[in-house]
Amino acid sequence: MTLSEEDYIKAIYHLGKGENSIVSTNEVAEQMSTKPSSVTDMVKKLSDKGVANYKKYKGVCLTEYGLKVALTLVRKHRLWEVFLVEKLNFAWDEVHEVAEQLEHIKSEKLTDSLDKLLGFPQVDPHGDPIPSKNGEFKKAVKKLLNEIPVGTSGTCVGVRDSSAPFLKFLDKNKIALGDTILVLEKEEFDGSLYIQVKGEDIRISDQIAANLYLKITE
Amino acid sequence: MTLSEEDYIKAIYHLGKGENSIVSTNEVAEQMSTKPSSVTDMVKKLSDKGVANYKKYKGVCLTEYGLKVALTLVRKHRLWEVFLVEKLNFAWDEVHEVAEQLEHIKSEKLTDSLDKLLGFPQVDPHGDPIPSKNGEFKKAVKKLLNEIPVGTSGTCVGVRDSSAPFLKFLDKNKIALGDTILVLEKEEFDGSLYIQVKGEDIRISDQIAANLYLKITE
DNA sequence: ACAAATATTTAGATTTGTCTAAAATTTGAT
DNA sequence: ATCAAATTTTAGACAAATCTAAATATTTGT
Ligand SMILES: [Mn+2]
Ligand SMILES: [Mn+2]
Ligand SMILES: [Mn+2]
Ligand SMILES: [Mn+2]
Repeated sequence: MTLSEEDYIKAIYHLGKGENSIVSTNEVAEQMSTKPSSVTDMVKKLSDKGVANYKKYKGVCLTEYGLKVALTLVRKHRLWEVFLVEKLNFAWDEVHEVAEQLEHIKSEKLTDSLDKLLGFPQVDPHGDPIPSKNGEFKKAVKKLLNEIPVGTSGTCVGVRDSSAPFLKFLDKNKIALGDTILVLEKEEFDGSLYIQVKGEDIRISDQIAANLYLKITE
Repeated sequence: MTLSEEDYIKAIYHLGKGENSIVSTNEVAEQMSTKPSSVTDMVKKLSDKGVANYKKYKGVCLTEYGLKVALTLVRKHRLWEVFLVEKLNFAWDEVHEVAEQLEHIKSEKLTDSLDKLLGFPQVDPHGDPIPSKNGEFKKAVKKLLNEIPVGTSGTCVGVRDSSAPFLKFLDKNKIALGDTILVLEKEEFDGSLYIQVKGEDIRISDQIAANLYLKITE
């Protein structure tokens, strides 16, 4: 599998939301910042290789084998992210670009040794679950902060957007994975929230709340 | 710089024996297992990019900038080799292929953090020196075992051939970097040596002796 | 149901890196 | 100094991955 093929496989996987549903040419093109025509060419090739199922004009999804490849890539990506944060003291907004390269390194022994060195972590620095060697992982039970009723509290377990600007915003506002957040008040007009984090009461916009996952603590 | 360009730069560097001497098209082709015509195409491109100096029919060498690029690649390659051995318990004959991939990862912060994590090592698992961030490194004063006079002893500091078969042979015969070796006797007929390592007297062929570097102790 | 808008594919071109076969140059043995 | 052998370059082809522009198919709104 070439680096480029691998990136397409990952894109199809992620757009399929872990359900391996059918995704459109345009969605893939958007996700990968390429043109739809390039996607058509590539998914034909992936189909020929037995990695994807592609029907002209109908869309594409991964085969069972393709799904295994995707999970291996996701596993490697997230393990490297943990490595960068835990062992090399990278900030959580600095790891994605490098992991995007490291995920393509071909060595099963390397991946598994890394897993062991890191103590078999279950989640990456953004709260996303890490597939095990045989491709299993538990889908986290988590809800977006903006969908949580007023008065409820939960533990911050992940982010939907893991772009540097968003992660930096969280750092600046002292919101980190593992923190407990209580929803104090919701503004009807713009959907903004008044929340309590580490004793402090702060206001956050709907866009922020729509990108932060909580696990409800009953 | 693409992955392919980087591998050519490294090849030219290594064939230049650290002296940055002029190397021929055929030498590069041999080293990289490609065809001379492919090398011609590539060195033209490297020349256009200001990385190499190429004169038709005369050969190629690196520019000052090209040399810097080469040293960065060598630095990354050897740091990753140390990482694999020290942190992931790879054997010294298993690291080359993986380091060949890892050396192309682009992140200065990654390289320097890795260097720090490893405690700024001076040599890789094969005894080869690791260039510092600014491209400096001491050329080891070392001699091949088959060029050392009878009666002399030295410390094993490196290997010339770092292929798996040779490294495995050394493991099997309990010869490791750091060991003291005393040359007891040299056979005129085939150049084989009788040596003392860790109290044991063993016989090794000329081919073996021609690939093991010692630093003379005294 | 059908036209307009949108999505998707095809056709043809480009870049990168490689190859084979043929031509040109250099080397080195007499 | 000559010329055959070895080396190196050129010419032309190909596969991978991408793009633009044009053609085709699907979806949507009335
Ligand atoms: Mn990637
Ligand atoms: Mn992540
Ligand atoms: Mn390499
Ligand atoms: Mn090495």
